[in-house]
Amino acid sequence: MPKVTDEHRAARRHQIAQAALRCFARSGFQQASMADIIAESGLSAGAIYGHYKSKEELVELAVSEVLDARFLDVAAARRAEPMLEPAALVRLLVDGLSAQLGDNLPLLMQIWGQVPINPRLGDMAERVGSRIRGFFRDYLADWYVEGVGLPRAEAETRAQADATLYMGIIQGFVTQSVLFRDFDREVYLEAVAHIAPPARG
Amino acid sequence: MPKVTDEHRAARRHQIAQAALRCFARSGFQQASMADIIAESGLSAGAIYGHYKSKEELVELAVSEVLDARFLDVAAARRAEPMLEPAALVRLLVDGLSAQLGDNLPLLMQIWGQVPINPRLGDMAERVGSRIRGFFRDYLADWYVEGVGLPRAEAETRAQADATLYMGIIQGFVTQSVLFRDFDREVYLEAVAHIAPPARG
DNA sequence: GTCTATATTCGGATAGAC
DNA sequence: GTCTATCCGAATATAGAC
Repeated sequence: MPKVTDEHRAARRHQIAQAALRCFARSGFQQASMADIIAESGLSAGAIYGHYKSKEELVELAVSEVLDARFLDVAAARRAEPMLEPAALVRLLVDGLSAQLGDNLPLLMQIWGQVPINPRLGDMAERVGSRIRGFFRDYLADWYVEGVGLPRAEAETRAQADATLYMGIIQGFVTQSVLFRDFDREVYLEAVAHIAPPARG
Repeated sequence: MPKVTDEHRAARRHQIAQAALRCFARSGFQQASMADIIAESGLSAGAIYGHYKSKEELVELAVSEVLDARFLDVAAARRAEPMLEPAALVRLLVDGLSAQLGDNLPLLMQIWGQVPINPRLGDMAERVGSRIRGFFRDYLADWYVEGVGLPRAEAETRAQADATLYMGIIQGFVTQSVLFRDFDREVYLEAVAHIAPPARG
C-alpha cells in the first residue's frame, strides 16, 4: 500500500543492478564478486540480499535491464517520412545501441557468449531476437515496396531473408567494436550503405 | 633429446587441452572447474599440473588451439580458378568454421565476450582478426578487378571497406547460429548471395 | 531495511608417495 | 610423470544487532 515504498524499492533494485552491471562489464559475470558489487553500490551485503536472493538472480535481472533497453528505434523509424534507407536504419540502430548501452556494449557480447550455457539467458535472447527480427522484416518489406518498387509478395520474401542478414551486419558491428580497438565505425557503415537494393522485377 | 618423449608430451598437452575445451564449451571458462577438466581428461590433478602451471595458462593455450585453427580457406580460395564470388567465399568460410570448430562454435562467442576483460585474449583476437581482414581485403581487391572489372585503385579502396563488412557478416552468422536455435543457415547465405557487386565505373 | 561479522562451501594448487 | 590426499584462500550467503 505505501506507494512511496514501492518506488523506493524499485529505485534501489535499479541502483543495485546498475552497480552490478558496471562490475560485470569490468570483470565479467563470474569474475565479479559480490564484494565488488557491494563496494560499487556503496551498500552492504545485507542491503543487497534484501533485494536479490542470490547472485544468479542478480545477474538475470541486470541482464534483462540491458536486453530490455528498447533500442527498438526500428519502431519509430517505420513511421519516418520519407522512409529511411536500410543503411540509415542500420546507422540509427547502432547509434542507439551505443548510446543506450554505452560501456555495456562489451557486456552484450558477454551475454551472447553465455547464452549457450545458460538456458534462462538463452530464452531471453531468443525472445528479444525474434522481436527485433520481426520489426526488421516488416520494415524491409515496406521499404522494398515503397522505396524500391518491388511487388508486395516478392518484397516480403526478400524481407524475410534480408532481415536476418541485416541483424547479422549489426551483430558484426557490435562484435568488431568490441574486438578491435582500431575498428572504424564510419568505414563499416559506408560499406553497408553501398549494398545495392534488390533489382526491380 | 628423447624424441618420443617430446611427441608424447605434445600429445598429452593436446589431449588435456581438448578435454578442457569440452568442459569450457559445456560450462564456460570460469564455471568449468579443474575437477571437471580432470574428470573429463581421465587424468589426475598431478598429471595436469605437470603440463600446465595454472588454469589461466590452460585457458590461454586451449583458446589458442581454437583461434589458430586455420579456417583460412581464404588463402586457398584466392588461388581458385575461376575466382570465387564473395558469397561463395563466405559460404566456404562458414562451412570451414563449422567443420573445424564443430561444437566449439559457441566457445568462439565466449572467447569474443572475454576479450574486453582479458588482455591476453584481446591480443590474440586482434592478431587473428587483422590477419583474416588482410586476406579478405586482398581477395576482394582481386575480385573487384578480375570479377567485376573495376580499376585497381578503386577496387582497393572498396576492398578495404568491404573487408570489414564481410567479416561482420561472418560474425553475424556465428552469432545467430549460437543465439537462435531456429537459425536458417541457407536463408542467411542466400541473402548474402543477393548482395550486388559495386557498379562498374 | 540495512549493517557487521561470520559460517560454510568450493575450487585451485601443492606435497609427497610411487 | 602420475596419483591421492590435502591445504589454503576466496567467495557466497546468513545471523543477529540496530
